[in-house]
Amino acid sequence: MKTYGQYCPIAQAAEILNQRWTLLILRDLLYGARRFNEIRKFVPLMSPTLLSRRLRELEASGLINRAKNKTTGVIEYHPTLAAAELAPVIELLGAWGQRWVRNRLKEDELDASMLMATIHSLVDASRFPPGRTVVAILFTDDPPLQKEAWRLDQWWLVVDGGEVELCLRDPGYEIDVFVTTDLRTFTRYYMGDFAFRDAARSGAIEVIGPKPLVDAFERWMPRSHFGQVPRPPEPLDLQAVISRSPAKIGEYS
Amino acid sequence: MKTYGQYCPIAQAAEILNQRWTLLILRDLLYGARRFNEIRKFVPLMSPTLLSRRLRELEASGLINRAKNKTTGVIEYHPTLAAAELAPVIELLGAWGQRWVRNRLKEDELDASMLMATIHSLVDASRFPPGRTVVAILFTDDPPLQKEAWRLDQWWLVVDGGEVELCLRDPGYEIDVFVTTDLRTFTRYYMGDFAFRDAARSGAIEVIGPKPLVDAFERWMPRSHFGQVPRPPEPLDLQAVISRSPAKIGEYS
DNA sequence: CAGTATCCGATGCGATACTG
DNA sequence: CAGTATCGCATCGGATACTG
Repeated sequence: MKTYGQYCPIAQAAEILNQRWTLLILRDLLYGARRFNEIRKFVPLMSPTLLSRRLRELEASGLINRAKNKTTGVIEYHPTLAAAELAPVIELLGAWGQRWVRNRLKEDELDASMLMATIHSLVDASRFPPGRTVVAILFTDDPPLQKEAWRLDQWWLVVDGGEVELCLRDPGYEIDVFVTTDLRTFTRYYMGDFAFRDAARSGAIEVIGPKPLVDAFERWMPRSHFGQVPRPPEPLDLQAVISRSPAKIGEYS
Repeated sequence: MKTYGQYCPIAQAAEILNQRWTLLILRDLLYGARRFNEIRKFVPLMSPTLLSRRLRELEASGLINRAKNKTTGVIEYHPTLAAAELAPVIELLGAWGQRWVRNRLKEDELDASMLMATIHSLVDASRFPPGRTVVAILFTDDPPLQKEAWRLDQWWLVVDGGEVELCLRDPGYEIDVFVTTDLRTFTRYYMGDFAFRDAARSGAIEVIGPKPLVDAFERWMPRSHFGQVPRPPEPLDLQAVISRSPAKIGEYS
């Protein structure tokens, strides 16, 4: 890795953060990921070798601490205060990307697995009624979504006792809510590019189930928090973005 | 350039900005650079081929516009509104680098030419008395600073009629202010790591000349504006950093 | 589960020279 | 001044397989 040979702190920061995948690893740590394979879930296209190397580099740069959990004996990576202070930068960067980067949602880049994994990680069990709730999601794309032998057009979200599970095979429970849509629509819903009300009215999304759950769809079916970022030419409220930063300074070592 | 294959706007933004040199080019544009060779001065280690390519990429991404100046006929690169909105992000990134990146000022990375070029670009002629002012800077490093046949231990700043010139050879004018120091000290002064008062008291910097100019040294001898960023553990005032962003939205196309 | 070892191919990027 | 053309190497990182 060559340096920029500059004193400028912007250049110095960039030398660390411009490394491929590094910013995404930090994002995941700041969103709460702690373990190796936990991080991997959010950077599935990254090889484990490289993730391992990046983690060591980040440790050397003072951005994370590697430690064995005293109780579980498991190895965990903890962001340091230096990393925590990157949270507003990363958040602002994401808001900028949401506003200005236009190459999103090219058809051939839609990816049901990635989308569902993201949604799974964001589901808030406390927004569901007590007991078990099963949500079935059916993608109507034609040709049907699949990857090799796997069909990717049927998914089940099982919310039970504060736990959330994502399944590709029918878990066998009675289904409470049926969601029928296509991948593009659902991705746009997630990204904040398509309001649920509009999508439902046009028939692009169909949700069937108990009225309270259907009515509250947007409350429990997660969306990217960047969906709230106004698109140009509306002005961006910097303070609002920053104060939404996920990392709470104080939990860090 | 491979993508990250993610919807996350952070990843999308990173795909553009993580490109080597790209962030520094944007920094220079947001600081006011407009012409090819003007930008080059701030990224001297970058090959012109690569700069050319990056500029085209930035144009394709909608971050800059390339246009021929109607009056001068010269080609200029103008940041767009999208680029202008990156200013707070870049500024925050720089503040973070100033606070947390510790590999600065390694002896073998000190570079008189880079430092003097930066200072030259930051000198504000309006802070000098009317007429011509000549500042001589003498580096006392041992062995003497030099690069190949060039000696880099004597510099002249000539401020005259709103223009500022930097010379490596005696311009022949009468010298108003003599600054004697060593490269490490002067770099630390520039970076905000060494207050002028302390440096002068310890003898690390000696300034000789008319009392008004000597007393006002810190007012006319530029320093990195990141020098004001508090070091940890003092808390960082995000709003102060952001509101200091160089780019004024509105000048952009 | 949490990584390492090894290999190898693409390509990013630097160096140099050249041009309207 | 404002770039382009060409070359070639280093290295980054992806793929695959393996391990305590």
